[in-house]
Order: sequence, then structure tokens, then C-alpha cells
Amino acid sequence: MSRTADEPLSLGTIPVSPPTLADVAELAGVSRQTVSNAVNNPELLRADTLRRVQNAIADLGYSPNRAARNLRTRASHLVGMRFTPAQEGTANALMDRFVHSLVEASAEAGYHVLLFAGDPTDPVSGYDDLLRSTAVDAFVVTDTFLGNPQATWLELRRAPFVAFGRPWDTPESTHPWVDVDGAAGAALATDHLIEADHTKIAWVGWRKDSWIGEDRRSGWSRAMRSRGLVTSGLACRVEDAVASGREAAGRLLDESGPTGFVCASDTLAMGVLHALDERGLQPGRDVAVVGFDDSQVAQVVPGGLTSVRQPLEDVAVEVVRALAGLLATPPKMVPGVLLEPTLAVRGSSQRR
Amino acid sequence: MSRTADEPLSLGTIPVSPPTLADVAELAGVSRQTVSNAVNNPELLRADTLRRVQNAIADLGYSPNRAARNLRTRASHLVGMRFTPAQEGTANALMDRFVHSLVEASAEAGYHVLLFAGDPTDPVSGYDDLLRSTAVDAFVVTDTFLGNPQATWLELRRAPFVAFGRPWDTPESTHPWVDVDGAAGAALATDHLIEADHTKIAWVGWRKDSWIGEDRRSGWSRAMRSRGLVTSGLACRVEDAVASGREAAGRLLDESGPTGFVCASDTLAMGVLHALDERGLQPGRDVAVVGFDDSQVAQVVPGGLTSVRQPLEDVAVEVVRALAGLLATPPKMVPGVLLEPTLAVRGSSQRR
DNA sequence: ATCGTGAATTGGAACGATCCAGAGCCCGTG
DNA sequence: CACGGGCTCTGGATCGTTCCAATTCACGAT
Repeated sequence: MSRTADEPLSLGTIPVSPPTLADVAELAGVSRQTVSNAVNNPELLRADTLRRVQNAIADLGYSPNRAARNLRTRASHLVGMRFTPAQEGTANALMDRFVHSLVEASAEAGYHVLLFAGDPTDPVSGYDDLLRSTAVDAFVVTDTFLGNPQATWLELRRAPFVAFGRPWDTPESTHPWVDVDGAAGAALATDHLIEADHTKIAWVGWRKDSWIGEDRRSGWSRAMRSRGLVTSGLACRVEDAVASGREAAGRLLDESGPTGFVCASDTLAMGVLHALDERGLQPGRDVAVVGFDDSQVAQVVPGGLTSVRQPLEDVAVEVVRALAGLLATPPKMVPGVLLEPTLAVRGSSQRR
Repeated sequence: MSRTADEPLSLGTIPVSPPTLADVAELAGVSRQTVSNAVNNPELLRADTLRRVQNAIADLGYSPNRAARNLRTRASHLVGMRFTPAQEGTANALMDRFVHSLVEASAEAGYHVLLFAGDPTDPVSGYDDLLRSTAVDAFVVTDTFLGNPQATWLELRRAPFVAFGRPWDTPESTHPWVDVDGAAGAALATDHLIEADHTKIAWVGWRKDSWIGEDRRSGWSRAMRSRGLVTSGLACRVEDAVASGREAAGRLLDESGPTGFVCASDTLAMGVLHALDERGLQPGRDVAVVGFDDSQVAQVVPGGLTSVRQPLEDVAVEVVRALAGLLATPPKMVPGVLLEPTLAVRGSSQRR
């Protein structure tokens, strides 16, 4: 052991300092570099040396010191992600599922996920600091509801990042992205209702400046038109809130009498359920409703809410794949990946 | 500048390496150590020197390299937390809110949150690695639904950590913890119903081996007894699932005819709503229901579900406070902190 | 003018890993 | 037997910061 008498020892609650490469090297009777190779490039060692070193590593319970490794290799093996919680009073809880999948996928690639907060009014805050202090190797950018200033900003600084969400507003972007085909999801939902003989199917969507909202809406209108069904007077765009969905649905019911609703979110779909509730209409039997995102709300609401489900686990895997490519030497740029959603069918779209 | 000709320069997509202390020192005409002091102990510098150094820092856009700092100070300023997502089909989404609050509170204390996954069957997996590689300074332990083997394990290794949840099963534990008074929450809910003239109030709770479940249950029974109301035949304990809640509520309604339900979770409360739905009973008007955790489901379900709300933002703040104490030199142990929940009153407990 | 004192500043060493160039060894070949 | 070359292994330098001890500076007191 290279430990000398005045180094910290176990004393009361003060823990011993963990073993270092040098400790392992001494125990195994080899040089530091050989131990390093045993850990990082085991194929370089002779079989018996490797075994000897591995035993020493096991005996001492050695793990490489992250800070030292990070300093030398100029990499942190950390991926930063700005974490914004779901708004109160909405049903949007994608993040929970996505973050977990991301953590798992990252772990397999040898990365950990570092969360940070940022000033809600400044989409770029928080990134700069982590970038300059080389605290993270790359970012995962979510929250591309309205455009994506973060992506533009990060691209400008040549910071490695992968976006969950297409660069709608900046087609010249060249960064990797992963997204779910919202139009396909809405079409899936619409087709599902058409197959159940609905013909008057309304769309309750988001404000027009939301790219994602317009994308999803296009799936509905495309599905309607391809079956020769009219869409005029059957669409409305409102804020993403239960109350907005309720009012919109009420208006549509009074004016156009649709028998089905496809919504841009579960939040809006819950609003539609409210409206039905008020009119004594039963979801599924009288009027069909489909939401978007397969939130917990959709899963546990009495009767169940049919909803478009994003394959977030796959999104995370693709994000990490792109990340790994980005950080490889030389970098392998992965082009944009578009994944298909599925439909979780529940009571709100089935005559029981 | 200390940069020499063969150091990396901006070349195509290859970014310049960020400025270092030495760069700043040269520009400001001082030594490295003085720059370091300007950053960490500005009060040591003469005012004009400080200004000069700060200008240089700003000019170069300098931020200390995290890895180097971590190596030297033997601290990562990272807090690890094992992230487990909410189960599908339940309404439990505490983590989303808590994680965000934790991220924010940590940031104020100069810490970042690192998430990691672990083998679901092994409550201790994941911790060891991060601990030995000194990747994190401390842990935040959640998930203390059934006992808390992580806490015991971490205590054994003298690893700094704070638990969200009391050490129910190991009263000899001395680690800091923060928790929410579940009994008080259940009592709050029960009193709320009693004040609305309910007398037969049922409890739908968790299996008996859940400490948290029994704690919450005790709040219900205490509130009932203190008003002289009977509890026998009015309680049941089931798995935390919508279907279980539905069955339990059905049985209770048929056998004891309660007019109010207090539940250990929003998931169970949703089950109760199902049962009412099946019987044509209207929540609020015919039977009152109160859930626990104020999930998104409670917020958006038609009519709204009254629910006990945990002050997760405050929990996070207390957790970080305890963490900061733990990591201070010398450590200041903060004793356990118990916070009071509130009641979010909605339609399911009010006659409209 | 000299000294003493505390404030301000400095240079070298260290944290623990990896990079890099070179040294030792083994073995077949000319 | 010398030589070349591939496989192992080694030792010094280095990443960028902070710790530590020492040095210099400013300035009032002697």
C-alpha cells in the first residue's frame, strides 16, 4: 500500500479515503498504467496479469475516481437535461416516463443524467453554465412545444445535443433529433373512430402557433379527407387546459353535433369528458373521445380514456443512440428519427 | 495567453478548448491562485485587483473546470437520486413534482441532481458504484414504501444521505430525514368529511405491511374516534390499484353503506369513483371521496377529486437543507423534519 | 529610516486518472 | 548469434484546479 501514516484512516465517523490506482498497482505488483489498462483495455494484458490485477481490484473494492478520469479525458460521461415539471391542472406527464427511460438507456451507454432547472422565462438559461464548466458532455433538449430556441443556441456554440422534437421552425438545423409522428397518431385515433362508424369527428387542438399541434391536427384532417368526410366546422384550437377543452367541446356539441372527438392532449380530452358529463352524455356509448399521450389520467379515469401513446422508451433509446454517435470519435451524425405512436384503446371510444 | 501554437484552435467543427485559470491570470496580470481566490474567496482580494480579475473572467467567458475542481476538493457537488417512475395504471405522480423541486432547491445550494436507475429487484443497486467512484457527494433516498434497506446500507458505509420518508423500521437510525405527516393528512381528510355531517366514513388503505399505509390509516381512525364515530367494519386494506379500490369500495358500500371514503392514495380513490359510477351514485352529492397525493388525476377528473396534498416543494427545501448540513465541515446533523400536508378540496367531497 | 504586522499575492505541490513514448521480453528468422 | 518485430509493461508528463507555505506589499508605529 502506498498509504503513509499521516493519510486519513478510519477514525470515528471519518471514512477512509477510497483506494486509488496506485494502491491497486502496488498490491498487484504492477504499474499504475497496467491497472488502468486492466480497467479500460483488458485485451492489452496477458491473461495471468489481468487476473492478478482484477483480484487486487476486487480485494480493495476499487473504482476509478470519476473526477480524475474526467479531468484527464475531458469528458464527464454526464448528459444534461433541463427538467420542467408538468403544469398543475393538466394531464401531461410525459416527462416522468421519458426521464426514466432516458436514465436507463443512458446507463447502458455509460452515461448518467444530470438534471438542471432554468428560469422558466428564459429557455436558454442553465445550459451556458454547464457547458462552460464542462460539467456535461452533451444535452438532451425537450420542451420544443413552441419552436426551439435552445437548439439554435446550442448549435451556435457547437454544443453536442440531441432534441426530442423536430426542428420545426429551423429546417436548416443539422442536429440529431428524435420525434414521434403526431400526425400519424392523430390519424390512428381518427381511423379508429371511423372504423366504429363515426362520421362526424371533431378535432380539439392547440393554438395555431404550436407546430406540434398543427402536425397532430393534420393527421386528423388527412384521415377525415381520405375517407371523404367533411372537417369544416368540426375543428377548434384552444389553450391546453381542461376548462378550454370543456368549453370547446360544449360549443362543438351545440353547433355541429359530432359523435366523436380527437384531441391534441389528454388534458383537452378530459375537458371533453367534462362537457359530456354536464350534458348527461356517456363517453363511449353516446360520444367517443380520444386523447393524446396516454397519461395516468387516461389510464385511471372511470371507463378509461382511449389515448395515443408515444413510445417514449424507444425515443429514449434513439436519443441515446444519437448521443453516443455524437460523442464518438470521430462523431457519427445520426439523422432525424421519427417513431410511430400506438393507440391505447379504452372505454371512452367503445360502446360497452 | 498561455496558449501555444500547437494547442487546439477553432478549426471546422472542432471547438476551442475553454479558457483556464492560467489564461485569466495572464490576461489580468496576476497569478493563478489570485484568480482562484477571486472566484472562491473574493474578500481576500484588494478591490481593484478583484475588479481587474473579474473583467478578465468576463472577457474570456471563463468558468472553472468542474472535473479539476472536483478532483482537488474531493467533492462533486452532485447529489444522486435513484429514479423510479410511477407505475403504469396508477395515479401516483409525486416524483415529477418532487424531482423538480429538488432540482431547484439543490441549484440554490450549488448542487446538481444526478439520476440513476437500479435493478428494481435490488433496492441497493446503483448506489455502490456512484459512491466508490466518488461521483456524487450524497444521496437522496425516496421509495421508502416498504421499509428502507437503502438507508440501512448507506448508513453502514457512512455515506451521506437524506431520506424522504421516516426510518419506520429502524428507529435506531440517526440519518437525517424529511417526511410528511400522513396521519395528519388522513385526519384532515376525515375531519373535512365529518364537518360536512358525514358519520359513516370508510377507509380504503394499503396492505398492512406498509408503514406509510398504517400511519395514514391511524389518522383516519384517530379522527373518527375523537368524534365518537365507529370505525369497525369501515376499513379495508388492499393493493394499490384502481381495480382493488373499486372492489373494496363495492364491498363496503354493499355491507356498511358509508357516505364517505378516505383513501390512502388517489389510485384507490379513483377505484372508489369507479364503484360509485357503476352504482349510479354521484361523487360529492351522494357519496364523498377523498384521495391522497393530489395527483394530476385528482385535478382533472370530471368534478374533481378532493385530495391530501403533500408539500413537496417544502420537502425538497428541507432535504437540501439537511444535505447542506451533512456536507458542511464540520457536519451539522439536522434532526428529522415532519411537515404538514394540506387538503385540496374539489367536487368529490362537496354537495354541489 | 527601521521595524512589525496584517493584508495581499505568489509559486510549487498535489488530487488520481490517462496519454504517450519507450523499455524489456520472447521468439522466430537470416 | 545478432536482429527485427510483436506483445507487455513501465515511468514521466499532463489535465485544471485548490491547498499550503512562503513571500511581498502597505502602512502606521517606533
